[in-house]
Amino acid sequence: MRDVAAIAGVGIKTVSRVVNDEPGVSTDLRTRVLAAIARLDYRQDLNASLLRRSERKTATIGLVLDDISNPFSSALARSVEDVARKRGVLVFAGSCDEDPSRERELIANFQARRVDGLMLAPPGGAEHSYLLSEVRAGTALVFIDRPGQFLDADSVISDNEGGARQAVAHLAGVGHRRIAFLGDALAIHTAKARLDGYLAELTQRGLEIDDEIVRSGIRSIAQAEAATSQLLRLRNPPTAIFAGQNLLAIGAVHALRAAGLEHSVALVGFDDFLLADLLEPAVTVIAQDPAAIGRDAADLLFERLDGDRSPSRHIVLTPLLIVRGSGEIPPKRRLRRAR
Amino acid sequence: MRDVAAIAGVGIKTVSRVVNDEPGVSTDLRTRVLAAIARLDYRQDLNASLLRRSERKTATIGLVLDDISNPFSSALARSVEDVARKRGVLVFAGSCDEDPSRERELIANFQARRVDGLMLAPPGGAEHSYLLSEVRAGTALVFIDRPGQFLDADSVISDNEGGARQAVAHLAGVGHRRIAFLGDALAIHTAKARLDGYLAELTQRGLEIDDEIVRSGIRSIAQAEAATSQLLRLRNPPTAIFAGQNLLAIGAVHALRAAGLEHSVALVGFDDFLLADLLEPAVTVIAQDPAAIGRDAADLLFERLDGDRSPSRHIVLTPLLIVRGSGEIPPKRRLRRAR
DNA sequence: GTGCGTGCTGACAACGTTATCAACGGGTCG
DNA sequence: CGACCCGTTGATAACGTTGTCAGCACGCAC
Repeated sequence: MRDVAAIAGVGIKTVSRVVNDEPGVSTDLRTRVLAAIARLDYRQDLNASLLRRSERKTATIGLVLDDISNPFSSALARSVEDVARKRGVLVFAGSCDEDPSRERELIANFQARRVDGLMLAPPGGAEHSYLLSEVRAGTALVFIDRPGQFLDADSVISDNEGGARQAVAHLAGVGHRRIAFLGDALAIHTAKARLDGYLAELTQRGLEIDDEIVRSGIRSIAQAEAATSQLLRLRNPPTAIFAGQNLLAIGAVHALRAAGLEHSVALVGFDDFLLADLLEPAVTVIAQDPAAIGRDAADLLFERLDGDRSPSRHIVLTPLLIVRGSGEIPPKRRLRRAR
Repeated sequence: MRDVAAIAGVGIKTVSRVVNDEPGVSTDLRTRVLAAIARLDYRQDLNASLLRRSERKTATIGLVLDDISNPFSSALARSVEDVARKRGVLVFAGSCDEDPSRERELIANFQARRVDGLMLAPPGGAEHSYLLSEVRAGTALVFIDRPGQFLDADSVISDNEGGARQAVAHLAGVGHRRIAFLGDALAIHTAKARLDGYLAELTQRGLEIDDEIVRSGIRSIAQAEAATSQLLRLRNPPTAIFAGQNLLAIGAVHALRAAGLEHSVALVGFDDFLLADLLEPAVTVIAQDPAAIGRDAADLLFERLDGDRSPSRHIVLTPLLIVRGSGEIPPKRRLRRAR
């Protein structure tokens, strides 16, 4: 910048004014400065600029996801990026793999760079009171997909319990009375909420809850496949399966195929996934809208950054049942007789 | 920092030393400083710190992808993040949607934040001589998935032409002589390379090239489906299809299903995708390894940042044929007779 | 002619940090 | 006993930028 000023024969402040498009620079000087900038290929150092500016904003936000390579997460990240881009804000993205210590590490790194806002999909077991001082200090914070623990902040999440109830209600409506549950670790809020919805709907309908066919803590496609195979080998196997997450539904499909039961045992998944419609049978799902979650959360975040100080808001998105076939398979007679 | 120094009753330089774990601070003072830091909940401002430091590094890199929500891109982003995390480096991720102006906008934003390095999957039609001054100024640069234009820099890409040849060779090996091609816009380097491979392999085998069944510029699942439907309705339809990208293969599957021809017309896709193995028939693909691309590229980038000034390196990864069924469907007798 | 407003301009301090270097105290060696 | 060295310590400048403010030139009203 000093060099630019020297070449243009002006003071550095005038260069600053030109760079920031401030008024009050004569056309003559402006032209000379622009020429010097072009000649030296000068680029403003935004970090230094923001350091000095009065309202200390870095025009960056931090996004903590479970795993950016998961389709749900990456769709969400994309919609956040789109909202941020419109405001010239850049996004730091990080994956924490359900590990609370990684969450803290990432957030510490974000804070060290003085991000203006944080969007956080908290891993299971995380606890967020440590963020209180940051929030007080002015960092905007929105929880996405899952609520925060011990900290009141904006959030955008799906109605996981309601979605699970929809799934169970749909299967029960087809005639199923013995519906298995596959879920992720219960420390993860969404997994717990979906289990709760499953149990609540069974209870309301007066259906028996059998711990033998309620499986939690399943963390991968392979584990879901193994758990499903076990379920199918039970003396009194379920006639339907509710898989509480996209990867688990895929694992269940694998197991059903292997057992040749994909047209005999009903399946409803939580989260839509690409190609669910092309499987045989096509997979009925409770679909969330990850792009909408990201968009709403980013909108909320930027409203806070624009000065909104109203009480925290909690947006709840209703997931949508998509009927495709696998969830409409009726219970087998053989199995009904077996009761 | 001044406050911390005041409370601990030391100079700010001593606080700086403690924060950066520099040697030469007595245990007594160190304890007092740490106590003051804890009391004030002080956090170092990395931007200010890096501004002053001698080797001007921001410990951030910029990653430009086509679309982070594409599974290929997000897997790549994840592996880049993992390498970066080990070095305490944060990743700015951005999607440019095959738009060169967005590429430049993103990179300008990254540069303004003084990222240490850039990883770039260039959109079709982009031109990179404008990056020369940045590279000269010390910014590390690696092209991923696609080479840069008019700029010599490190790159990590798959052997797209070879992969396409493998696909065609595989189909020809099963007996196909009339193989259609579906590809993305030719401005995109990978799409062009795959078409070249397709044409080269056909030529080498003495198979006829029929423009009627060579379709480029296909940009979505829906367009791929429409194009495939058209191909199938030709008077002399292809007996096999080579789809030059994951989304295009999925579109082709849709069309084949709709026509009831999924067990009659062979299909090989480029890029593996989740559930390809569960479709009926399962889809044979030429699989790239996006995680390996990201990892190798990040390794390369960090070696440059560590001072490697050797001539630019170009890593080429060989894609892998995964045989699953759809690519092994033999040509129909009916069609053979039709010749 | 004087006073005053207005539009431009740049010198200087400051943002939060680290690099440089001088100063201090205490020990060792000749 | 003095010279010297070494481990600590903090005052100060500097990183690249913007906020503040004073100064200058000009034009206009009285």
